[in-house]
Amino acid sequence: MAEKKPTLPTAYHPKEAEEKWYDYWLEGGYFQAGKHPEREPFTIVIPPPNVTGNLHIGHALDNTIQDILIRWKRMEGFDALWLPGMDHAGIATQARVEARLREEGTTRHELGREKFLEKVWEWKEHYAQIIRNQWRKLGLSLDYSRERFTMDEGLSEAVRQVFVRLYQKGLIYRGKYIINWDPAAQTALSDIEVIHKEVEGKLYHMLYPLKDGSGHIRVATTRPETMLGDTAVAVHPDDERYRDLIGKTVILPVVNREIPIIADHYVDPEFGSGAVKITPAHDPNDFEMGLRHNLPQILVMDETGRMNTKAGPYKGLDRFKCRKQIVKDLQEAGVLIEIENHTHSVGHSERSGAVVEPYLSTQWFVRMKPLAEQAIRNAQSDQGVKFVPERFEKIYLHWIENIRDWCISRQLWWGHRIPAWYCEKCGEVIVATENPTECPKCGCCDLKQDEDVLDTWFSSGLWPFSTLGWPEETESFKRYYPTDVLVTGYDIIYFWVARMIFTALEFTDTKPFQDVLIHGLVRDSEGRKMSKSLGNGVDPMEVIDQYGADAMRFMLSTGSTPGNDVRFHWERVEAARNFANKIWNASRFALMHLEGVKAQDISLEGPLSTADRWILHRLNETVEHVTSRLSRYDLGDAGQVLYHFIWNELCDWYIEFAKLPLYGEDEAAKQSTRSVLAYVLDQSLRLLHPFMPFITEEIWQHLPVEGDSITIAKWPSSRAAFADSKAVHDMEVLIETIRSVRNIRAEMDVPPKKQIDLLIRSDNETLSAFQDNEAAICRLCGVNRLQVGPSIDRPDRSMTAVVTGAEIFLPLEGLIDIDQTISRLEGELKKLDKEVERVEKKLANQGFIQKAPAHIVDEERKKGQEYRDKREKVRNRLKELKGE
RNA sequence: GGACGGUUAGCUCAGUUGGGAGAGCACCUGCCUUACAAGCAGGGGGUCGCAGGUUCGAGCCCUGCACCGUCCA
Repeated sequence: MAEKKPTLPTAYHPKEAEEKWYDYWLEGGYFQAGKHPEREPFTIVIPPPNVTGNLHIGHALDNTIQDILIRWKRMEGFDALWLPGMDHAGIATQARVEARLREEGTTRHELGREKFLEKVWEWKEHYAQIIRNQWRKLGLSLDYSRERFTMDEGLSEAVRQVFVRLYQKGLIYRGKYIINWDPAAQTALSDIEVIHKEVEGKLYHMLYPLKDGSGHIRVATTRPETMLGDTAVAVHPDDERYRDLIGKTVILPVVNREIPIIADHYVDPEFGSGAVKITPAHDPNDFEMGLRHNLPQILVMDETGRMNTKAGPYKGLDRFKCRKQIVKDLQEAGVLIEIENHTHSVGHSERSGAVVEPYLSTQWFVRMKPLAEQAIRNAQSDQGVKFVPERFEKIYLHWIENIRDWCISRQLWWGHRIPAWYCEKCGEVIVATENPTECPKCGCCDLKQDEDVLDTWFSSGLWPFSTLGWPEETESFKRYYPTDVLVTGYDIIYFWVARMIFTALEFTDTKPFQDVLIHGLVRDSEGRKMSKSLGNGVDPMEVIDQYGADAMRFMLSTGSTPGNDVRFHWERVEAARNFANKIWNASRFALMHLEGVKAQDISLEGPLSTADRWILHRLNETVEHVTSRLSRYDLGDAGQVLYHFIWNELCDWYIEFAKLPLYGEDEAAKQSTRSVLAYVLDQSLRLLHPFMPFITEEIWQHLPVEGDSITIAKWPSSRAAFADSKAVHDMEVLIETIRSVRNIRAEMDVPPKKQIDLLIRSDNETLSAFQDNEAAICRLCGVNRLQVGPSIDRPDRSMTAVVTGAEIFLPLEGLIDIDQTISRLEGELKKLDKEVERVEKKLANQGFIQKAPAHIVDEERKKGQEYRDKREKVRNRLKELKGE
């Protein structure tokens, strides 16, 4: 039990509170799942951040959303598990470590595989610690006892199992195909790791001479250097222009190789000259055509993107330098006859940014069709994963419906080694979960494991179940799987979400999560994507340092709607910080008046004031509203409703009303006000806790409440006894009245401290609201003499205003400005005329009366009556004023 | 080329079965009022991108168009 102090210091210091309470939570073990086996589990697995470096503001958004959900569910009484972990991030991490090595004047090849991996593991440990510390700063309620890493022993075992089972099922194969090659990272990539960008390039038109000397055939290409690997020229079989040339031979310029002219339906006669050069080793379409026509595949580049020996005189040149050189040479030879500007799409590596080279290479692939079909069937059934917002399901489905085989081997060292071995003697391929010692075919013991590792996403695709112990049928797996909700950005739906779904369906026979909550990106204040090159990134740690974690969390979570991007504005963080401070000061006020009050002293039974009953009613509605919005993942709306309730209702009105009894002499009233204040504050803090965990704990620990921590306090529920429509009506009238008086005072330049008289003539219905709250009205309007009654006479020379159910008079001797009063009332009259006209027009419409729902019509009638009443009073006042 | 998202107050954005246009920030005026100047009180500000349609009634539903953005090919 934390020590409970009666009062708070005058200013809120986020840093101290954050450190203190995070330690307290960890010591109390509040984030550890499994302590209450009788409770229903609720599970989220964190999208594992890469161990490449620090968390960015996008992680802060993603993690805050999850923390809000998990803290809410924990308070609702679930056995809440939020499982932390990190991703080894093959290419990215290896690239970072290699860059470090370069600075140190060495390379991974000099170090050797084993030594290099030791370095990477050191790197990983270093950054894992940084990331854990950042999670702590964000206030995340993660169960650290279950932290996982994609290259843990258990997760690696899962990877092997999946690989082997897919292989045995014929869903993994090895073969020589055109893949996307990243010459900078020197590895193969999958299709989605290639970013297509529109680039202004050139289209080069060349003439290939016919061997028989009868002329030329014209071809065009954007990559002239690939001509060195051409093994044919293709035309459409029905193309009249070239019919006679099919079967003839052309001489490939520069290299002087003879290649055939072939016919293939794939060629588009409309594009360019209608004849295309075919390079089977450097273009996916040419590759397919090459297979159909048995063409040789000539690879003219090496892994670094430089021309190889097959490129003859260009050997050793970088591909782009070679392009320049070959263009020059071809021009001189008169072969290159035209260079046209041409905008086309060029693939770039998602990681290194290098231009991706379509490249013939032997790689491992996952056969996607059967897996995709399973996923599509699941999506079409009522067992499908629910996407929030829904539209992302279409995006996911479209991708999975058009999916191609997945290249999973990477020419890296950092990652899961492919569990395949090759027999040096007979060439047999052995795929196994356990390292084999001899070849099952020939018995030879000289086996060599595949050098390559798997795509990082191959292991992250197993994350929801591998982290819970799969393939073992562990207790955790049985209890917490499938998980409840996955929270992630729309940018990794294909990379990650889709892959988790189809692997889960294949290996666990169920979807990996019930719901997927998709959020957008955090952009800079101008809407640009944050990037290192622009230098417009915002470091979440800096935000926390300046404004506190609660402020940042509140800003991020309430600033967006599901699926949409959020712009980062420092002013909005500041506004959130101000909100925290508002709560802080309201709580200071409350605690000043709660000295000596204990939890058991709190009773809501006593006679309650209008304001008491009103705030309890509003609390009820707020509880319902916040809870229902959270359950729909509408965190932004939930947060804003809370903001409004706490600031504009609890602070602006309730506390102001409460000051009267709290500073007064009536002990009974004082006691009940204290109880209501303590209760409403306690409940409000609970509702706010998922959004602002630190400040709510700090304050809550000072309140007269039972319990060790707000993190495990019970989530509020609405109480039927608090429903009180009379209190709502009365309070609305009081607020309207007080505002009217303040408004007149401001308009008449009555000094704030000057006490004035006020008379209220009220209908019987509303009379009690005024009578019961005379002291409050006086206090909040600066009134020293107040008269309330059904038949109050209007004093001469007084300002007047009309409110719902009442007329108010302010005798302001010496201050009266008749003209100003008249113009104000005339403005009011104009507004009311418009309203009455609008309502009457609506009610005169037979269509509306007949077709609109009865309660809507009734409401309109009621409104119309109110407007007419009010208008009548305004008219009378004006008549009197003008008659004077 | 296909699909999706956006267009609402000066700025950033809410607006959920279609039923009297909202918030925060910014702006103007007055206040150190015994929780809070990171505050309090009062105030101004919008033909909801354009054009049609459905409906008693459209910011919301339908069609077309314009501009901005994203994804896919």
